[in-house]
Amino acid sequence: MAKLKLRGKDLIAIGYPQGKVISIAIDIMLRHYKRDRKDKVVQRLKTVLKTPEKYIGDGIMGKIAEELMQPVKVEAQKLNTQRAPFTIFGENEIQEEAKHQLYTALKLPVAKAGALMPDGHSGYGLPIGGVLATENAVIPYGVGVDIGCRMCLSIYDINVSYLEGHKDKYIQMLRDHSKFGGYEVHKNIPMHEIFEHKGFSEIPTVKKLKDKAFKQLGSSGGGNHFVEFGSVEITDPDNEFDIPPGKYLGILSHSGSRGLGANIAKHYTKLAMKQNPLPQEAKHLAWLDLNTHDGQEYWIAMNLAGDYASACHDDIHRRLSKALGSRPLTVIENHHNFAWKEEVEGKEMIVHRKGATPAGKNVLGIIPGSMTAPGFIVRGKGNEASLNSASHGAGRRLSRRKAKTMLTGSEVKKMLRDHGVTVLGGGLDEAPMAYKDIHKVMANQTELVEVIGMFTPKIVRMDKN
DNA sequence: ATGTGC
Repeated sequence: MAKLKLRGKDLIAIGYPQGKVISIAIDIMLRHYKRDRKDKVVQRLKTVLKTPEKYIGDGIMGKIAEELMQPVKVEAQKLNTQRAPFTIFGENEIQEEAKHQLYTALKLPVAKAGALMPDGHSGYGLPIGGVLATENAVIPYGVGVDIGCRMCLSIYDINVSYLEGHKDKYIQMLRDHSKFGGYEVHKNIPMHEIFEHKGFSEIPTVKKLKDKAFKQLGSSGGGNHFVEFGSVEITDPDNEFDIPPGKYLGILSHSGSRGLGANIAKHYTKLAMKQNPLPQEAKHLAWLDLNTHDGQEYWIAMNLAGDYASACHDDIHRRLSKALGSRPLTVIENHHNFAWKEEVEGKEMIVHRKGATPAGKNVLGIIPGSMTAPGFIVRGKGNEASLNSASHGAGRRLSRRKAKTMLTGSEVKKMLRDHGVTVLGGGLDEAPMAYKDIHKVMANQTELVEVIGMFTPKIVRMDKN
């Protein structure tokens, strides 16, 4: 009988990865099966390749299996030495660390342009307030962990004095219709078109999260998420809502895609870091090529998480509207942790905004201040240097840890009392003093947005510390 | 941000 002739190209032909596993496999097969028919040997190798985990510990095939299960070593990509063009707004108010995080991102081979908003501060990967345009690549941590996190404001034709006069009633409404960090807001599985989204049926990773998404619909998260009643003042007589200037009752909410988005972010950033390793300082900025299967999948999953975040706000506002017995005059909503396909300098790019509000020409948005400072309803000016963006809030002045050690409960209580604000839940890390002066931040972005109105919080509900 | 930990 003829001796087995097994070559590297035979293994590559059935899908073996280039590398030392090929010589190891040939060596083992020749040693143990040199009198067998080639097609039978190849079939054995195929089976091991398909399910190597079943052959771990096998006397003959174990070593091949082990080698197949070793992570493939991919050479780390180099960063460019030159930074892509960028603009920083309100530079004097931004800590160096956040700027350096942007500089690192601007050296990615896929980076084409960037910007940093005046509320910028350091984050994980791209800084908070960071905007980055890339070509045909999406960076999961350029979007952030809380995919699709957003603001939503409903404006009601209800006199704000009514809120002052019936405070307990409004407090109870927030207690009944907002849920923080929680599960099962609804007794039965909620009906919402979001659950028809193809991502839930087509992407295995997302499919596994559907039950969690059901249970968390209409809930808010922790940290800086909130649902609040407040006073809206419309100042622009030419506003697009046809609302006469004046004061109105408003409900403002801030939250994102809960466990669904967090798990999507975690899964795809892990994939990106494995497939596209980067030098240490940039490793969290690993991207997925949009022409790959995983890149396409992330794009669908990210959009689903964004729609889910929107559905959560919709659910909260709908229940509160019902409790109020009123319909909103208008609803304004914008997300600030996302990636969009947008035209930059005449070319389609992937624009990541991580804690930055879209501010294209005439695009509406909400920029909150703090519990004791107003937030602003804004209209974008379409500033190109900002990549059509603006800040997403006042930005942190104190890190969570610093706020907890430097601030005291009594001074925070006093400040809230002085401003006539009631807060349910929350901790020192969300105290007004932990945030920058929103007026200064707004002054640093007059080229980016114009103000249509303001929102002043009156009753705020947050997660229990 | 996260039923919160490589």
